[in-house]
Order: sequence, then C-alpha cells, then structure tokens
Amino acid sequence: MTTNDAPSMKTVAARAGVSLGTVSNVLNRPGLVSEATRSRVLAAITELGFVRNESARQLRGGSSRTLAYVVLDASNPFFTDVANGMQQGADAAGLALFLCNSGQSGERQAAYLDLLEQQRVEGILITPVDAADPRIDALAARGTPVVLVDRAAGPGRCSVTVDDVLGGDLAVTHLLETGHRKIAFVGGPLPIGQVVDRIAGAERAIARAGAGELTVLETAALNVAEGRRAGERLAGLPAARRPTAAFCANDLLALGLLQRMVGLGLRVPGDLAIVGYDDIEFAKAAAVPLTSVSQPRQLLGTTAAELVLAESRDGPDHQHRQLVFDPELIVRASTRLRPT
Amino acid sequence: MTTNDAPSMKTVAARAGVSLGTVSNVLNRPGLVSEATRSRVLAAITELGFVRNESARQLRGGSSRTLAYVVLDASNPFFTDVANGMQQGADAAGLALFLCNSGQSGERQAAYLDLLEQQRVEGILITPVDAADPRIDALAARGTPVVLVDRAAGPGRCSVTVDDVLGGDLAVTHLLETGHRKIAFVGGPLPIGQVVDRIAGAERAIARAGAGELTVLETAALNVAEGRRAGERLAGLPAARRPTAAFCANDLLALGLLQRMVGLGLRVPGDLAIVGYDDIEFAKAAAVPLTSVSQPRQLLGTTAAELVLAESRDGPDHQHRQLVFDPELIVRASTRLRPT
DNA sequence: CGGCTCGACTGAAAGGTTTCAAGTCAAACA
DNA sequence: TGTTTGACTTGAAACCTTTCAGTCGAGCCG
Repeated sequence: MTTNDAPSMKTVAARAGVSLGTVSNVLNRPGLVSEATRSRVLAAITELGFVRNESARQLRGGSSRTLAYVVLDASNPFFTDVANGMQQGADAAGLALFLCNSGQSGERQAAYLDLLEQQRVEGILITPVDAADPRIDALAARGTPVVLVDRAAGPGRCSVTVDDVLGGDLAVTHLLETGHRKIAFVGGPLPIGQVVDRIAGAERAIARAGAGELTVLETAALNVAEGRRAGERLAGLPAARRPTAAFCANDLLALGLLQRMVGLGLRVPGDLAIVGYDDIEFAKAAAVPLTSVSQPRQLLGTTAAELVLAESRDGPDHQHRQLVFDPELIVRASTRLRPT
Repeated sequence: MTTNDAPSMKTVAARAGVSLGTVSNVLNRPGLVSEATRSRVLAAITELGFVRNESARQLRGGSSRTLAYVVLDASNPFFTDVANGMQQGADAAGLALFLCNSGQSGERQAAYLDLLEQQRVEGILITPVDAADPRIDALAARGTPVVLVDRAAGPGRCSVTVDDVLGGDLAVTHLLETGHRKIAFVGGPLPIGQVVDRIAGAERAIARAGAGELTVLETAALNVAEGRRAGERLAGLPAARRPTAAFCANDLLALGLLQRMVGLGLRVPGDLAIVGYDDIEFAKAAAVPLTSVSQPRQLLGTTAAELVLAESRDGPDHQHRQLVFDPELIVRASTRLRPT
C-alpha cells in the first residue's frame, strides 16, 4: 500500500532538481529561496510525503525543543492539573511536553530519566518517587536542567512546592473558629513529608489559639478505603469522647470518611465536621460538599515550566530557586454550622 | 560547576585508549570485548559522565523504541486507566510510553502528531479530537503505525472500543428488572457517538422487554454541573410524572444528579434510582455508592498497545483489526431496593 | 568595459552513533 | 618452522540534516 522507506531530503532534492542545501533553505529560511524554486521543492515534498527526520536535525542542531514531566501518579487529579499548568508554560515557549508516568515505581522512573537524558530533552520536571535519589543529582550535574515539583529541593536545585504547614494551620484555624475543640487529624503513613507538615500546621494553629486538642488517627495510605476505616474508628467512639471535627490529609480520605459517616447515620457537619485537602473536583460534588484546602495546582505547573526554561537558558551559572506557594481554604457545607 | 559539552564516544575511546568501534562494542555487544578492555572503557564512561546520544543512535539504527499515546483529556480518570494498560503493554515489549495531552485541542493534537512522526516513534495510539481527521490517515499512509482508542475505525485502521449499545442495554435491563418503568436518560450533547449508542442500547432493552418508557433529558456536556441541573429538572416534576430511575451517560452526570437529589431531600434509590457509566473510582465512594456500567479500561490499553506493536512488526501488509469489548454492570446501593 | 554588489544556489563538512569488512596477534596445530 | 584458528580490535562508511564558505550570473556604477 505504501513505500516503507521514508524519503530523505536527498530524494526531495533530486526530484525537484536542486541541491540538498536548497531543500534545507526552503524548510528553514524560505526567504532565501526564489518563489519558483520554493514551490517546486514544496511540490516534491508533498508528492513524496517527505517528513523531516528529527534525529538528524537534532544531531546537528543540538537541542530538542522538548520538555518532559516525570509524574508520580498520572491517575491523581492533583498531578494532572499540575501537568496542565506545565502544558501552558511549554506552549508559551513553543516547546512540546511529554508526560512520563512513573506510577510510583523507582525502576520505571530510572528508565525514563535515562531515556530522556539520552534524548537530550531541553529540561525535566519531576515529582520523584524518592526526593533524595542520587540519579537526579547526577543527571543535573551532567547538564540537564531539572526542577522538582511538589517536593522541596536543597539549595542546589530548583523546586516548586506548596506550604503544607500553612495549609494545616488554615484548616484547623477554621475549625477552631467554628467552635470545635476536639479535632482529629486523619492521615498517614507518617513518614510522608506532606503529612508531617500538615500536622505541624494543625498544632501551630492550636498553640496560637491557646485552645483545642488534636488527636492523630494514622492511616496506612491516602485513599478512600482508608477514609472509610477511619470513619468506623471514629463512629465507634462514645459520643462524649468523639472529636467533633476531622481534618483529613487529603480529599480521598475525607470522601471515604464522609461516605461512612452518612452510611452509619451520623450527620455531617452536625455530628462531625470534615475538612479535606487538595480540593479535587469531586470534593465539591460530594453529597455534602467538602470544605478543603486548595493548592494552586496550575500555577505550580506553569512556574515549574518557567524555572526549567530559565535553567536551560542560563546554563551552568543558573541561580537555583526554591519557590513555595500558599494554599487557600475553600469553605463548603461539610463545616458550615447550618448546612442548607 | 559542570562541563557543559557532553562527551562523545570519541572522547571515551581516546580516554580508554581504544577505537570508537570498541566503545560501541562495549555498549552493544559486550561479549565481543575482552574483560580488561571492557572495564577500562566502562571506567572511562563513568569518569567522563558519558551519555549515549539517542539521536545519533536512532539516525543510524532506525527505530526509536518509543510509543506515544495522544490522549483527549489527561484529567479524565477513564483515560488515565487506559494509559496504565498501555504502559503495561509497552513495558512488556521493552518500549517507553510517552503521554501527549491534546486536551481536546485539534491544534495541539496536530502539533504532537507532527512531532511524533518526525521523531520516528515506533507507533502512535490516539483518542482523537475528531475521528475523521485526515491527518491521521496521512500519517498512517506514510508508514507510522496508528491505533484508534475508544473510537471506532473503518476497515483500514486498527481500533479498540467498548460496545456502548450493550452498555446501555445492560443498564436499562437492570432497571427494568428491579421494577422501574418510567426511566430517564440523562446525557448529551446528542452528536456524541457514545451518547447515541448508549441511548440505542437503552431502547433496545425496552423493546425486548416489551415494557417501560424512556425519556431523554439532553445535557450540554458530560460533567457534574450538568448532572446537578438535570437533578433540578427531575425534582421539579410532579411526583406522578417523575421517572423512578435515571440512566446517566457518565458518572460525572450521575454524581451531580445524586448530589442535587440528596440536597433537595429526595431519597436515592427510594425516590430515584441512578445508574452511571464508566465506574470511575469516585462512583463507589459516593455517599450512596453508584451502580455503574464498567468498561475494561486497562484491557483497552494493553490491547491497543499490542495492536500497534503488531502493526509495527508486520509492516505494510498488516491486517487491521477493529476490536470491540463488552462492558459490565456493577450493581451498588444507588439501585438497590433496600439500601443498607 | 572592468569591477562590484546582490540574489540564488551549490557542495562539502560536521555532528555521534552503529555496523561490518578487514586487520592484528598470540596460541594451537601439523 | 610455517600455517591455521580464533579472539579482539580497528577504520571507515553510512544515516540525514544544518550550516557556511563559495560559485555563478545578472545588473549596476563609474
């Protein structure tokens, strides 16, 4: 059905009766070529179905006009929103963005990093499986611009993050202001940096208010099922000892908790007020719309793209920056005293 | 801080005191090289921080060991699950998978397709903005393997889809069996092929049962907000004329509908039973867990990957296949007569 | 009319890898 | 001792594009 060996510029040149250099000029500096020749070459190109060989081009020319985001979990709405922000940044700079899903696998992440470096991508954005991975430093030391996303970097690397301590503070301050004193924190496992910071923020709020009491309910993961289990644990407590509010480390936990509370006949927020984290699309679509701490996801992405482009532009004497954004509390029915 | 001009195999060869060919052999056919030489070369490689130039390699060698999925909307959980399936298929074949998010933009899709073809990717998987796009045919005619995902292809192209007529049939048959007669279909806009097919399936079920009645409630989009609006329209009807069940074209609509019903004080499934479509993660996490038509998303992905690899292997005399999978009904509380 | 400028085009080098025919050399063999 | 074998290694071609110093001819000025 089709010729399978792709025609090259040589073929095109022969067909149009010009030299190789002229074909290149038609493609790259059309102004230098006379009208007649140009149209003859263009005709040859379409007739032959010629497609530029990007490898050869890059080999000669140097850079690839391509960015890549190695993302921890492409199924997580948080990261897809971040990626959308990057897409905008890349578009604005005329670069293409490839998404590479490590899916929490260190092995896959390593394979992607190797490939991307070999392809000489213009820059790599990454939410790493392990922020301390020495491969990332090695990569950067060899000259590929790298920006950490949603993970803090040391002084030798650019990063964009959101202030999780502040997020925890906002959530708990809001609960204290709406009259709650016995507050549960639902989240885990504890080694996760984000979780630790959000707890620290919660405690800071309590200390500042000089009132309130925080119980930590550790979970094994940050998903809906664990939220449901936490709901059972809370509902099982005698009403007198039960917290009147829960601050969940992410919205998935909060949704699971909410579902189980409703299922067990408790009222939200009447019997338990709930605050989530991330403000995912489904937080506002829940049966009781969820109060949640929102992170500037798009902004995170566009900023990361800008940083990596700057690093690519500046070369080795780039000033690394660690940017921290502020989260924002979105109040909805799950913490309103009188839900409509 | 770092040397910025990447060392090449030539540099490595000089450093190790061997010829270029030997360095290549160390990299590609280590068995041919003596132990002593090999370790000397490997040492030079690490000392210099040498990284293979994939462009040069590909220029000489031909193919790129890379697959790409041009996805319609990376924020949609349905597609990310499909992409996960592809990832598995690609891993199994030792290929890397790049995700390219067109985000419903024909322009961006075109840009990605051009770039991927120029990069000589091994194959392209695509859920296109417009299935009839002539660019896709042109691309394929020039020799890049292409598989359509979740969009049916004609005989000249491979595709993987799910039987939406069957899905509609399953949903409505279930509603009929649980005693419902007045059923609303919520979905739109009507031009969308998937929506049309699901309605057709619903009508087929009614025709076969010889009972029941379907009202189509057209929506402007397939999102949560439209689901809420549909809820208002349904709740506004006098109880006698109001359908007792709703079949929604996707889960987002169903969740919006559910949320509004609960908000307006109606019981689900008591006053209105609800069936969604896609069985996204959040369908089972809803306050009333949602009955939904589940599609084999992972399988769709792995199969698509296999097809594109087969096409790449077979070359021009590849037999194109259009695979259709069956959906499955997942029954949960939103249609159970006595919810727990 | 000689010398110039200018526009249009050419030819060859360069870029980093893979591949393969050809070369080297020591050990084994006759 | 001369030959063969086999294990290693080498050198150069090929892949396709971009770039740049030139070439060529036409038109212009003096």
